[in-house]
Amino acid sequence: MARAGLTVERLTLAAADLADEVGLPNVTVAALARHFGVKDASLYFHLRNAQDLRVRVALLALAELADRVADALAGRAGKDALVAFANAYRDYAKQHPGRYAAMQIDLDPQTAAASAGVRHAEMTRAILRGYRLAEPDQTDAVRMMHSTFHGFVSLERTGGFRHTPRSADDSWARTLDALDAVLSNWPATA
Amino acid sequence: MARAGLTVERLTLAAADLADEVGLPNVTVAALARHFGVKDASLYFHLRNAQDLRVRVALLALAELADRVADALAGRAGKDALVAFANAYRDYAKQHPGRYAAMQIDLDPQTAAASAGVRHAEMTRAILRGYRLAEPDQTDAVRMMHSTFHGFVSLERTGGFRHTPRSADDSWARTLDALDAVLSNWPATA
DNA sequence: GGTAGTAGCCTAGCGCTCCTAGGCAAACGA
DNA sequence: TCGTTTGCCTAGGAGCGCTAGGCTACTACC
Repeated sequence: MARAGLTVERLTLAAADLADEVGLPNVTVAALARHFGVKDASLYFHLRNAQDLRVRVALLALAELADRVADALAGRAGKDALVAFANAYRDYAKQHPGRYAAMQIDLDPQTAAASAGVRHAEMTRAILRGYRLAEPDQTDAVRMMHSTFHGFVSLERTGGFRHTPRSADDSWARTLDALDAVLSNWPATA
Repeated sequence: MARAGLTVERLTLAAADLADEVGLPNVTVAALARHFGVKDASLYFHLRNAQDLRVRVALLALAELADRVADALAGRAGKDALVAFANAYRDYAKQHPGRYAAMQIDLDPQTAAASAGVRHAEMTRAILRGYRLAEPDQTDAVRMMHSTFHGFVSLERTGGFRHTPRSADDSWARTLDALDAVLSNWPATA
């Protein structure tokens, strides 16, 4: 009986691709086993359980996106950097909906701390250095930025913008203009 | 054999409550049947399938939230209305995480058109009247607003703000300040 | 008030999922 | 060459979604 040569890495990658194709909830241990031509029980030699698999996909996605964002940010600053970050984020989410969905899994604190999420946080703050915001405004701005990106991408994906003819690309560009404007002119505390 | 007196309305309401308790993915036909002390097959007399159940929860949640937002907006305008809308939205999401998750289901166009989502859109545009934005800026602003709210609430719920000590409430208040500022001073098209 | 029709719930059963226990064979190091 | 480990197997239990078909409580109508 020839061995399939399974590894956690190959399983995670295949699961991520499968998630992009059929959606994260349809990434089952059984489907993944079928893809490799083995029995589902065999995968439990490499994975703790189905949730473990999804968390691994999330960590893979976080790392991939962090790499893309890092590339996009190279040599840029100010609004230029903001737009590059935002587009890298949105493009990744569009190209990899399953991976993106996995990224929204609530990781336990120590897993999160060891993930590429830390790099995301650093890069986000790096962008804000161009806008010269002091704490706690900087943290608030990071959260608003992330909220806007994630919210826009999520709503776009679940069809929230379909009711109006205006193109999502155009609204995205203007939203980034608005975000740049408010970061440049952050309101004073009331 | 006494009848349980099931109706689609009772099932939907119980499913919504169950979703808030144990999370939307754990709202199964079987669990709902147990709650009413009947067999799971019996529910298929009232429901087409499991997805149908979740869509009904989504429609219920949209209607409930629209009612709350309408109450919150009564007699308010400008930033006052913006903050009232935002807080009604966030409070609902916090009190009803399962219902809120259901709201993110991608409804088919005609279901969406017949849902309370239409009222949401109207109320959002009503708020923006206070900021005097012409099309297509108004649509872009609606989308940015909704993105910010949804993004913030989602990230807060999946633990995205846990890594920094700054309280989410404070960031929320400042994010609304920023949103009000940028709506009041919407950037001109480049 | 009897009865036909329908509404409401049932049992039985299939296929899928996740996961455990225990077995056997291929690959590898001594 | 011969254990030992690694990798995949079979078998099986429990939960879930859903269908087919049956029985019973209620309702409406004559």
